[in-house]
Amino acid sequence: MVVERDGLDVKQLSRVFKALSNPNRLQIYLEVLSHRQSGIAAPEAGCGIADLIGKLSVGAPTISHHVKELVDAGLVTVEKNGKFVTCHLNEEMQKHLNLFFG
Amino acid sequence: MVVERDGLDVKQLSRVFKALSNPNRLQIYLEVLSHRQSGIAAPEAGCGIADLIGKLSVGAPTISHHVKELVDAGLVTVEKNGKFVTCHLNEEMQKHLNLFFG
DNA sequence: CTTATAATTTGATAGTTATCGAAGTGACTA
DNA sequence: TAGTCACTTCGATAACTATCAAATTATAAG
Repeated sequence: MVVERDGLDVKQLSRVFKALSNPNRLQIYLEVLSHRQSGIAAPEAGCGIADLIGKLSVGAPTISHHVKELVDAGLVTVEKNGKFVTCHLNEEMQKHLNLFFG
Repeated sequence: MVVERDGLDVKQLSRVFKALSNPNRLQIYLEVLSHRQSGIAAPEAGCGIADLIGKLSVGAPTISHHVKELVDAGLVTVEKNGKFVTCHLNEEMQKHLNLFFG
């Protein structure tokens, strides 16, 4: 029975997919993905929480909750700058997923 | 705002990920994936329900339920042969996912 | 026709999740 | 220091999900 693939076990992998299974959360992930920049992760390269609150039609607490889930799943990371929080893609996880599909 | 990617809209895509978000269901998908065969879909190329029941530690009704979810999400197809049911990968969806990641 | 086998459907239940409003925290600003 | 801003945590709730046992369907075999 298959229990591991491309450096991720089934449990971890299902957690990643669960994180992407909610439309609003997937949307957040896609926004973060679209802010991705090659090279080093410059502060302005990320996706701000305020942007997300503006773009999705759910309240701030829900956005906060969803971002946490994406972080817990290993898909994104957050960077705090004073009052502000910026989301970045976790490139390591991205590599795993590229291997899994493709 | 991103609402579509690689031929799948966010709603469809989230349905795919939801289907893969349960460890047992992901396991089923991986089994079907491992039975994939290049060329035409020969009957013996698929993954039988009985195999799945043997490999996972959940009952037949649950397997049946999970397979249905995978079919509804467009990830696999089923082929009936008398009493038996065989699962195949939906290559069309696979192509979409290859584009999405990768 | 009767029995056995493969899989599905039904009905129930315990557990999980998405979302909200309200309250809380930490950081900048007047 | 008082107030505001950006975000998070808490507590509640309605909706959904995974799983099971029992009943059902459909096919095959004797």
